[in-house]
Amino acid sequence: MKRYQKMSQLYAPTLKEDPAEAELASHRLLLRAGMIRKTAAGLYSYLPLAWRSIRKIEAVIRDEMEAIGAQEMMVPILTPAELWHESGRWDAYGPELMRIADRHGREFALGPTHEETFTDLVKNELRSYKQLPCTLYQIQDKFRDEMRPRFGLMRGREFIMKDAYSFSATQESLQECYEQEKAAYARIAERCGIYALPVVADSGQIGGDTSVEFMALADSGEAELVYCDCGFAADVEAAATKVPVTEGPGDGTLEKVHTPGLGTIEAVADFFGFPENGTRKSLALVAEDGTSVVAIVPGDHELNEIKAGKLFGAYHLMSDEELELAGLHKGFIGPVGLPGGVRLVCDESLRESVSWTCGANEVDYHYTGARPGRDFEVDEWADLVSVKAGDPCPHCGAALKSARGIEISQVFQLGTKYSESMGAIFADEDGVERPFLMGCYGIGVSRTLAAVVEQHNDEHGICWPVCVAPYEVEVVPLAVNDDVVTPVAEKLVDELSVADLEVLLDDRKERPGVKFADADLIGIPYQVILGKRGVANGMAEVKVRETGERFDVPLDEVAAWLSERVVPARA
RNA sequence: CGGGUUGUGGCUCAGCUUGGUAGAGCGCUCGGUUCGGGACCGAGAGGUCGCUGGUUCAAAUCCAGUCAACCCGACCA
Repeated sequence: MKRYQKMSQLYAPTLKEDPAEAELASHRLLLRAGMIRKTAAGLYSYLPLAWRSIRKIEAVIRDEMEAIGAQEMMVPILTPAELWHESGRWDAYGPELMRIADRHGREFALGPTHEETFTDLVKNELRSYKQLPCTLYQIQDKFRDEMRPRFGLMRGREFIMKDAYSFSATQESLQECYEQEKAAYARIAERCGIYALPVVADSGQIGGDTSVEFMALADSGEAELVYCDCGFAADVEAAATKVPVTEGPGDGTLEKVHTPGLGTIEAVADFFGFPENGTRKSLALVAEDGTSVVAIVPGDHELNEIKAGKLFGAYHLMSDEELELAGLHKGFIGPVGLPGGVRLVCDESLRESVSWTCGANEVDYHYTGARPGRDFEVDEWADLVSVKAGDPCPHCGAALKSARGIEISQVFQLGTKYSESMGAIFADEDGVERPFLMGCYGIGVSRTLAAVVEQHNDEHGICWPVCVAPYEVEVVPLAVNDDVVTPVAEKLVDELSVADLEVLLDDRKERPGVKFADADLIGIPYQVILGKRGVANGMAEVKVRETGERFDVPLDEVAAWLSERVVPARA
């Protein structure tokens, strides 16, 4: 079928200058390329080019879902409050849940996710283990009343999400569904041209792999993570970690050492000629409930604010006045001889360590050889420390690298959390009624689009990978209404569309510079440039957007030349 | 919700301190010259200066309130 889009009629208003509101590459470039427009804070309209890319991402998702037997369907965006009351999330979800009332005063929520809806749906229809497992999914707009929408498509109040829910009879079956989705998610990211790492999202108390987030690596990402070539990756904020520690100087007996003016880890380590890792960093803070706490971590690591927050609530580090009041001395705080009423919480990493170098709770003095249980009592051992680049990988021991990432998708084993509270049960082989074992699996579709742009752009604009590009080829005749070039361009776009390539034709009466600039900005992967000289010699110039490579190709070979490259690159 | 900043043609911004009735560049329209990396000349169109109130003979400008947006932080199944 002969089909192509003329740029003169394309609704893609490009901008020459960066919009003031956008900082992130994806936000800036999607706006500039005329692909999205802001309707209100956190609410974006997808213009034709962006929508084509969105549909391609969705096509990849559908293909992978079909491959694992998940079934697409659709539930209402508007969800009745009763469902949320049943699961307890009407209150638990908090202000992020967008609520609305109808004319009768009945309450509803705009779905931020649909565990309740799907669970409620299947609980009357899936009655037997013979019908399980069953995985259902939809692709739909989701709503979250973000406290602070930002970064364009990255964090919106309305966004496109694919959400899937699996219902299983047994843990083994749930595990299988989960693994299948996880594998599909890895393929989806890859097929969309995204370099993403699966990150264990909650390796916490339960242990094991019950939730994984896929992080698209990007400096602009909101999440900080560490990863290793062996495949291990962890969110710095969430990862439970133990870091290696070394023992301090001395023979293990407690010794008080005069350390005048040495109030920093660096100075103390220097003084003893020991690595910072051999010292212990003591931080005094006030927990949300008003308790004074001294938290101790290895000297070369930082207290993780997220973990500390979970432990101490809305805590703060003690001010100078508070330190004085508590009888503590900045720079010389330590576990030995703490004033009464101060709780001592130490990082798990230090549990086996028997010779601490730490503050002596006396100005200008430190202890060496301090030993927990002998010289002081620890009130609580807890995971407090932030993992950092260079720490050994818990799997293979190699040095971890750090990076930032965009969370594009997440898979989660829910177990019976929703099925139990909502009474979603089935009959097992023995006729015993059991709650479903559920999994849920989400992909931020619009965020994925932004992530692609974050990973594929340069100073001139976007460089779409073929698989999600709005069009595959842009034909750029440098002269229009030209006796020679125009007929050649028209013939060429016909050939390309017959060859089943997706073609954009820049038929605008613009100067070459304008066309080149827009072509690079919009970022169609292949540009076919038709200049007078080239055409006169029967040649076209093909430019590969991402690499900048240019090829002179005979006009009658262009379609074949492009098909050869484009078709295999399709997702 | 705290901190910071900003609202002036479609876009980027100047003007505000020191009130006198609105400007530039880009974009758009028309005519002409150009034509392989965001051209040039000429002629145009387009703005209740976020909103409300106040001060004043007079407010984009000063004052008060309010709304919105952006950035940092807190929050984030």
